This record gives sequence, C-alpha cells and structure tokens, in this order.
Amino acid sequence: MTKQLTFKNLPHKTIERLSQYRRALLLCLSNGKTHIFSHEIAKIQHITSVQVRRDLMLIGYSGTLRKGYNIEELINLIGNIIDSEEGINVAIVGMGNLGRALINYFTGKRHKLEIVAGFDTNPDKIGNRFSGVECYSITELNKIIKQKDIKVGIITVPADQTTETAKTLVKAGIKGILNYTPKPIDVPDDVYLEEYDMITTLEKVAFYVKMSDE
Amino acid sequence: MTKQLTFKNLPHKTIERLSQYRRALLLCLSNGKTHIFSHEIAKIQHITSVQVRRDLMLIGYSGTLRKGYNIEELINLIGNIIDSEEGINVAIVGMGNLGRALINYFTGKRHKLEIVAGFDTNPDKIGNRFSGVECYSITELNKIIKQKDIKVGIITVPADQTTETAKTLVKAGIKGILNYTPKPIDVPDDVYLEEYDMITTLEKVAFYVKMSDE
DNA sequence: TTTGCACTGTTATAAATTTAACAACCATAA
DNA sequence: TTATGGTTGTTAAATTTATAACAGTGCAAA
Repeated sequence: MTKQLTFKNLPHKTIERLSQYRRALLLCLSNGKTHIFSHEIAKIQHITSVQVRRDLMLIGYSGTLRKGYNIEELINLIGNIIDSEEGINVAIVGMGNLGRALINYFTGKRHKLEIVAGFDTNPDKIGNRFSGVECYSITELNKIIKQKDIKVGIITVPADQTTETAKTLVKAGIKGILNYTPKPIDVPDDVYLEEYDMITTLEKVAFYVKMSDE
Repeated sequence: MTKQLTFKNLPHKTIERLSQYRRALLLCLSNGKTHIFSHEIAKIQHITSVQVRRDLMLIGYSGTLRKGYNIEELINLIGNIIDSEEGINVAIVGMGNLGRALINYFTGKRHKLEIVAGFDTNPDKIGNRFSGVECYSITELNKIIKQKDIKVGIITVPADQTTETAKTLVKAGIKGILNYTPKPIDVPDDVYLEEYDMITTLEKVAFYVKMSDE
C-alpha cells in the first residue's frame, strides 16, 4: 500500500520531461527564484500544467498550495531518480563535427554524467584533446571502455561505419548506445538503444511546412 | 467513398517512419534489390511487420502478394507525400560544430530539401563556404531568408542566443523551425516547431542503463 | 487438382499517453 | 465570518499509437 520505491515503470515520456524540467529549474534557480507553479513550468516546456502535475505526482513530489513547488527540492528529487549515484561514464565514437559539438554541449554541465573518452580513426585527432576530452584510436576502444568503466556510448561516425562501431561497442561491454547516425543498428536485448535521426526530423518539419501551405 | 487524396491526417509517427523507410529503401535499391517484404523493412527499423504494412496501408500503397513491395515505386510514393514538389529551402543559424555537422549530413542527399544558407556572428566564418554552403552574417538574415525563399530554419546557436535567434527567424517569415539547442522557444501558431534536446536523450539512456543495473 | 504456406491488407483490441474534470485546500478580501 | 479565486493532486475520459487477429490471395509442391 506504500508509495512505489522504484521508478522502473515511469512512462518514457515522463523520464524525458523530468530531464527537461530539471534543466528549466536550474535556470530558474540561478535567477534567484525559489518556488515555481506548475503552469510556469508548463509554459516553458510548451505543455499543459496538468501534465506537469501528473508527472510530479508520479514521482511522489508534493508542492505547497498557492506557493508552488520548491525548486531546489524538486531538482534534487529529479536527480535522485534519473541520475546514477556513482555517476556514469560516457564515450563518443566519432570525433567529427557532431562528436565535438556534443562534447561542447555536455562538458562541465552534468556532474553525474561525464564524457571521459573520444574515439576516432583519424591519426591527426588521436592523442589530442577536445574541450578536455582525450581522443583515442578506435583500436584501443575495448581497452579504454573497460579501463574507465564506460557504460554509455554515443555513435557519431559516418553512416557507413555505424554497424561496425556498434559491434565494437557491444563487444566491449557497453550498456547503452545513443546512435546519431542515420543507419539503424542492432544490439542485444541487454543493451539499451536510443536512435535519433536528424534527417528524419528535418523531413518531418518540411512535411508539416508543406502541409500548412496546402 | 474514395481514398483520401490528402495526407494531412497521417499520424506523426507514420510520417517519421516513412522518412526512415525511404532511406532504407534507397539503400536497398542501390544494392540492386527491386522488391522488399514488410518484414524486411521491419527488421531494419526495429519495428514489427504489421506496423510497416499499416503505414503503407495508410498511404494507400499495395504490394504484390508473395513478392513484396516494389522498392522504386514505394520510394516515389513516399516522395510524393513528404516532399514538396518545388522543394524547400533551409537555413542553418549557428555555424559551430553542430551546424557544420548537419550540413555535412544533408548536403547532396535530399534534392527536394536543400540547405541554402548558413548564418553566424563570427567574422571569421562569414563569407566562407562550408561543404558548399555560404555563411552570412546574422544581420543579413532577414534579407537572405526572403531573397532565397527559405522556409525552414535550424537553430544550432549557443543556448543563450536561442530566444533571440528564434525571434529573428519568425520575424523574417520562416514557416518551420527545428531547434537543437537545449532552450525551448516560443513561436506563433503558424510556425511549425520541432525541438530536440541532446542532453535529454543522453540522460534518458543513462537512466535506463542505471535501471538495468538495479 | 488440391493442399499448404507465406505473404498482404484490414479490422479489432490493447497499451501508452495526454487531456479533462473536479474535489480539496487555504490565502485573501469583503 | 463567509465567499472568492487560484492552485494542487487525483481520478476519469479521450486520444494517439502499437499490437494482435485473421481473412484473402496466389504460388509451389504433391
């Protein structure tokens, strides 16, 4: 009869929104705000206040009537849910523009989630650091992944190297893969896979723009 | 009683999958294949064959029993649905790593969808070409958008410039925006907006990796 | 022929997700 | 004191999306 103690069955979309709420809340906090209403969060995220309240209900957080939610408390709670206590190490395979862009985005922002290695085949890149992240040869991938206890791999290699890269990562014992190439990959069931295809998204935007014309 | 002639109410997810089917089909075609079964498409995309058949039903395409779908025909049909006949011009605002990565991805691949301009504030970039795309000063944005009839804008600027960039694009009359910064933006109802946040996705992967441990 | 099989196309059902509806609460003002 | 208004938390309904079930079809083998 007690509240759930694990968060294993939170809806996927709720997990995504929690991450977004946290980012928005951190910004509010840095602006000196201490409390926030559900409709304020909703406005920022382009969703309804009901959805916000429902998500917070699912994680068992209660606000104060007419005062809203305590921003700091909520940030901490979301952290307890989505972060791993001991932190998770991440590697980027493919240090081209996209790989380096991702490193810039992340570096120094999420202390519980750190990019600790980059990999590439280009000898000019190997040995260098990009925003503080060292680039290794892909031939060392297996070794480094184990050495640094890397659990998540981001694939940003050219499309034709995607399949091979994924295999290498899986063989090295990676637990989660985020594939940014347009080529879908196959992974064993025990590896969590998320794929995002920028071309698809742009084509979708173009489609709805076209539709609005007709 | 006739079949639908417009595709305005295709599910959003179907639109996304159509784009992905096409990409997979183009690859198959270049490998010399002429026909494909629903379960083959499904395997590539990590979905079920039912879903594939359902999507194709929605767009009114019929395959041949025991022979599958004609790849070339299907590619053309998908093109008729999601592409705009006269093509759509796209601009990228923010020619950092991410912007340049996107240009590399797209250039020369989608003839009905072309990146025709980049914008930045950095004087070192302005006037240069990146993978054939010229970089203009952001002060010229309004002029160039109209001159080149650009309908879609991709935002890849640093987070703190996001809001301003979005405003500028909207004011210039853009019809669709794809926002890759972690900062949500507001746009009028007649502008189609798609936001994608790389940090959220990585945090999601990390969450499910953490969960699989517990 | 006939039977079985491997597909497609479609309708029916289920699952996931969002939205609506509303009771409960309490600060404030009349 | 009593009403008003704004906000939370929760249950119910609607919508969207995915899955299952199955009829229909025609090739291939017996």
